[in-house]
Amino acid sequence: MPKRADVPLALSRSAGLAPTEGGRGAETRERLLDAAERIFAERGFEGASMRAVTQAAGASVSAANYHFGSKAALLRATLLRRVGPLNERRLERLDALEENASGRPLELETIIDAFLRPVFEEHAASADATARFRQVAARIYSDPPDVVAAIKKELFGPIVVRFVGALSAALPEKSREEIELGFQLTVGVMVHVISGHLVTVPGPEDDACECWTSRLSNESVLQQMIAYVVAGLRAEVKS
Amino acid sequence: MPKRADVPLALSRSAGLAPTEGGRGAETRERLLDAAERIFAERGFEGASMRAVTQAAGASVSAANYHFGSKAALLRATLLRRVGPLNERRLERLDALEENASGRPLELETIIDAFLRPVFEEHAASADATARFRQVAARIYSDPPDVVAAIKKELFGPIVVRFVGALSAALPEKSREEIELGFQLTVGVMVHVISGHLVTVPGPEDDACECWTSRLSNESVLQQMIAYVVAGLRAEVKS
DNA sequence: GTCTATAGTTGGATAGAC
DNA sequence: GTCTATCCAACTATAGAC
Repeated sequence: MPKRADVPLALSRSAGLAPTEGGRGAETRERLLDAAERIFAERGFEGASMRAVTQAAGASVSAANYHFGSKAALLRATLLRRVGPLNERRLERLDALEENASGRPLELETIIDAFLRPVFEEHAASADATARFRQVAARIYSDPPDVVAAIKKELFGPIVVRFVGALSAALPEKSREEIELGFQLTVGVMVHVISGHLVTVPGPEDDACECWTSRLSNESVLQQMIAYVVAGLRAEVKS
Repeated sequence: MPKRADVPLALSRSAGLAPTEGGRGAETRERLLDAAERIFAERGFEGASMRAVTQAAGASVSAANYHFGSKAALLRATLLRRVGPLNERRLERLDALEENASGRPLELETIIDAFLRPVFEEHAASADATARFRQVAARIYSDPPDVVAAIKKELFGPIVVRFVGALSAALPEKSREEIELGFQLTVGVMVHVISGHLVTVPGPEDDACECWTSRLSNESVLQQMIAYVVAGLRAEVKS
């Protein structure tokens, strides 16, 4: 009789990977991950129920627990599927930049581009799916619970180290503390945009237009974000 | 037998105000709001339970439902208690600025200061209490559920209109779309900072130092935020 | 691998005594 | 106004058939 709060990150298998790699079960597993992505995005971790997820996936609760072992592990797998490749691309870009520069400090714009662009590029597979993933990711940034804190640290820790280091080198006149705070603010910008839950800007005359994101191309939003963030990082605090 | 999802914002009384204004019940009501602030901050809306809240307040679930009528209404009251004064201060400052300027466009720094400073000033009452309120507020920014969306719109709609207008006047060369996106990014910066759930920046040699917020004074964080945001809003997107 | 069935908790909300 | 007691729906997780 294990209580709920006692098993924060129990995984069904050793490393949270699929028990079946290529079998027929892999298909159900994938459907479960897709559904989980959607439900977690819509309702958050606590708000989502295994029943809702499995029902949306056309599977049973037991199937989900067979594949993942627990609700927390399902969230972890859901994030891992996307964050892994995403962070790889970020690091690839940063590595390539540093190789090209051969010792010289990098252009700030290019560092930020390497950090932000992969998030907006994911479109390759399915626009909807990646929008949902972004919402889940955004949520875990602001979800404090223990479960989520551990996952967050695991997934984003290494990225943070690398990029803070690169920013430090590109802005040598700034103190470590200024760099770190600046990076935090930059993450804030990114999280809020990908969350998709933007502040409603009521029109001057009439109704609220919630989703202006749809009116702007990804590329133009990204360009403005980069300009905003780069200027912000460069800004001097007035004496 | 009302179902849970059917009563998104049912309030016990007409406008969510206390049924007792000065009686002995007001004290319990206040204790409940304090406890709710803490529990909602720690676990989010879905993660918090009425039982946890009322237990922390030393009251019964029935008492909470007597005073507020539902969990959603309790959240609303919790936010309203702080957001009301907060937004009043924001508008007072903006009004004062506009009066002083008598027609001339405002300095961008002063607009942003009027928007951000009240959030960091709340300290007056209790540092802990206001830190917790900030977390609750930050959460509702990224909590999509219906309940929260309605509250968000109600509380922050008017503020958004006023400040976007002021920014437009201060940055006449920018299009409305640029202003709105810039404002969204600014909100992202604010939300992420007040959420307190910042990205962990592991030290170069050793362990993670989660809460650098405690190492920096509020005023210095605020100053750097203002510099960052102002520079970001001014930034030109490179052709 | 996937299901049905169920165990064992916990959830929000209400009834009615005081 | 506040409590105890209670209702019943929903939850996570597991057992065991297939």
